[in-house]
Amino acid sequence: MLSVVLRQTWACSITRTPPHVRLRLGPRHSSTSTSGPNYDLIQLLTRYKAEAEASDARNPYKVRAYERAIKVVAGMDEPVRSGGQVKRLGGVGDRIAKRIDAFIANVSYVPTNTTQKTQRSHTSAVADNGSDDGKDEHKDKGACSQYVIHALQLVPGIGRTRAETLYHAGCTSLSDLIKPEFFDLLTPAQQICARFAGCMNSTVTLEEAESVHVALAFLSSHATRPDTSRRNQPSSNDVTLLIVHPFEPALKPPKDSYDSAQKPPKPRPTQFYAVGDTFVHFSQNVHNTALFLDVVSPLESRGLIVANISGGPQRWRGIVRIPECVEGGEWEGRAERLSQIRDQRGDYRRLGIFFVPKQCQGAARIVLTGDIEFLRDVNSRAHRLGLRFDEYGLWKWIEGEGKWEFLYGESEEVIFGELGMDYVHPARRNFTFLSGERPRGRPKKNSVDDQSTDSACNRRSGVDLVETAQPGRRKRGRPRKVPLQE
DNA sequence: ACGACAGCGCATCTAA
DNA sequence: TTAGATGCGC
DNA sequence: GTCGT
Repeated sequence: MLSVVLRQTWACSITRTPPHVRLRLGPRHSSTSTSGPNYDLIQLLTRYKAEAEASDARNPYKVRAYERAIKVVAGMDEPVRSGGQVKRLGGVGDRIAKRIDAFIANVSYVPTNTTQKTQRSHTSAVADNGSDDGKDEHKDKGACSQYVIHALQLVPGIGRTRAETLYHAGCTSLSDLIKPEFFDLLTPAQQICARFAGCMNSTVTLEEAESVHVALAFLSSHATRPDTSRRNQPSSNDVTLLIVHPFEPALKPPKDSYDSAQKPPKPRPTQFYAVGDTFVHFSQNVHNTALFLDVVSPLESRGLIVANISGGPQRWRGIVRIPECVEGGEWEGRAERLSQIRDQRGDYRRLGIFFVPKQCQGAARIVLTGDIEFLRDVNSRAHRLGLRFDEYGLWKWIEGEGKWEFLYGESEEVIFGELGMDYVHPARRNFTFLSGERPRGRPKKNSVDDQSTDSACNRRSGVDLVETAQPGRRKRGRPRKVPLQE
């Protein structure tokens, strides 16, 4: 079974775009962040968030706190009247509530906590066009560095660390990346992405993902069956494929020990993985995985995959060229694709392929389609039930033997059910889906109503999602290597 | 007041 | 060589 | 920054 998963990445975060090129985030079903009743406040919080990100002693949780606050505010359908009002919704605490009050009172906020901060000049914090005057003067350099560092991180595989390294080495733009002095600072995987950065820096559309999906449908002839299910995430940087394979490898239990005991020190054991049904150390045979032989390699020879970024037994990453239609509505043929690739023409995207065993497909879908807030919630529910949830499924801690026992991972519905949740439609598993309804902040102390709201919606959407329910027959045994005919 | 805030795959480095 | 540790990205 | 202990 093969499905295309469009994953939400943080590319949608407002602050990743410098103000002067800020784009709308695309259609929303009700007014919120970009035009809603609290637009200005959200802008302000967004600035605070950017500030927190830029801070040298960066605290990621602080950034997250602002994200939460933004989310909560964006979810409100009337103008915020006080910080306390927001605070009551959960996820927002004293500090941000005070900032909101200051915003409403139209005065500059003075952090209670002694330290730092160039005070905002006395111009109103509202400044609806968002220029923060005085600050910019001496923060100019910082702002610029942040801009560059953000931009560099748009290249998949380049994270904050490498972006900063590059910046400090003097790299000031994406196009600089291919200059030898900077190119050499990249890992091989990053170099590949950098090479394609020019033709893959826009977001993936559903159509593109669909093209890839269609083009890959031939795989159904052996290893997989096509599955048109697709998560309709609004935007993403990657195309992600999930392929359900017929093997039944021994699953690796969660590595950390006992559950609720709150101090599970967790050294990471070395990496072993299953080839067929035997475990080998990761450093051998990386190209002998079924994933590589049966999926990646064929796709390469057919002019779809054009480069490898990383590869293992359960995940592969690389670059795919989006297949195109020629006139007449036909897909371009293999020869055409190969020649396009030779000339570096066409659109390229990073592609991730996840190769998951059948009994884990539901869990894998949840992990691949949920945004981190959603997954955090799922995880904490599992934890409260004395369970563990990961990409394989649900695990139960066996006290006597001191290990995790695999419970179940095949169907999303059942997993949600076990966790006491109603089915959550994939489209609702990400935080861009936050307008309209109620705020979806971190589950509050006892957010009973949160749940009920969810159930109401999900009952509706759950119905048409039979897709995961039809197992269908699949081929048995190890798929043959590259038997494809076009 | 203080610690947690997720956890893991793959690449690469280090040491035996 | 390779088991184990660490870095990095997600 | 926020939350729970």
